[in-house]
Amino acid sequence: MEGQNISDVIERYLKTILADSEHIEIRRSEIANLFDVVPSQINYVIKTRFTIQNGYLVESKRGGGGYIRIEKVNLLDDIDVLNSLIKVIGTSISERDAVSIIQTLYDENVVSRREADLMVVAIDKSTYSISDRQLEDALRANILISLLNRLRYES
Amino acid sequence: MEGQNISDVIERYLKTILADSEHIEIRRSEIANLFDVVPSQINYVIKTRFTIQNGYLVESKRGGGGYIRIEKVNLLDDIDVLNSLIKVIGTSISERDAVSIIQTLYDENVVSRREADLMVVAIDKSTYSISDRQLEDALRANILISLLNRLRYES
DNA sequence: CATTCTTTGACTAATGTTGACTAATATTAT
DNA sequence: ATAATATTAGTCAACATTAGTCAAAGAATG
Repeated sequence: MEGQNISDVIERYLKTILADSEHIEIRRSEIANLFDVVPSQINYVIKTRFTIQNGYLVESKRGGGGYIRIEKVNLLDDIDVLNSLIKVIGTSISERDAVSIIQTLYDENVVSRREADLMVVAIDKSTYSISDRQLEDALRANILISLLNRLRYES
Repeated sequence: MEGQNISDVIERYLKTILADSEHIEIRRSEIANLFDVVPSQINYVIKTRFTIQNGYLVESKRGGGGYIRIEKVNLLDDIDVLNSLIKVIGTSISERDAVSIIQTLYDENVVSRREADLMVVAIDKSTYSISDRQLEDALRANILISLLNRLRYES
């Protein structure tokens, strides 16, 4: 049985609301109060249960009038392709390999020509101006994976 | 709902007016009174929400008959839009300002929604996993400038 | 019993609000 | 003209109000 811990309860609460509305906007402390937990527990729930892999997009703002917004997004069909490419990338990738991955995306009609061009720029060695090759490849992997993750869903 | 703080409310108020007129001329104290805030809050709103990155030009005059004038500039009328944006970016840019620039490009139909989304990902703080703020902002400037330069060429 | 998941709270970071002080410009008095 | 005064806006730092991070402690699981 799921739901024996408070994180599961909070998860269900939020997902119930999201079943009706496209998105939900909460005040962290309010939810924390509602379930009598510390505020950072809300972060834990979001981090473990509202990931992009699950089809949720989260954004937030601090300061007065701050909020956490959770949106249910429409996952696309190319997820398998993206997953396998992300696995290939790992934590480090050369510019050459990165370009060929982007080429694959273009060949598979996942991205347009122009989108592919922009992605190539974003992983280009010369734009980083980093001399350390390992750092460069690690950074490129981070950026490329983030880009691929963005392609999982629309709007 | 987004915009629970008074700064957002004032921002919306001013932008609503700017939707009709090319520019708006306000008396700082009047707006401050209207929303029951201290006058310097108006400066805060302008400084954070009506930057050139957002496509707004602000000028003011002190003394009797003083005013603050906000103008919506059409960056695309200028053939050197990209140049001026690149100049604004310089060697370092915050995530907030970078997002503003990309938003402007989208508003002005320079990039599609999807392209803008990908660009935002490419300048997102969380994709870099760098703890050094200065390095982060410098890297972001490099990447954003490269992306803008790529937009010069059509494909 | 080892491992993973959950809970907690101290500390950090981002954003917004306020007011005292400063600076610029215009108006009035001399 | 010049000086004094009034009338605007600008700056900056303190304080307020949110959310994020991280690691340690506790609980559950297999």
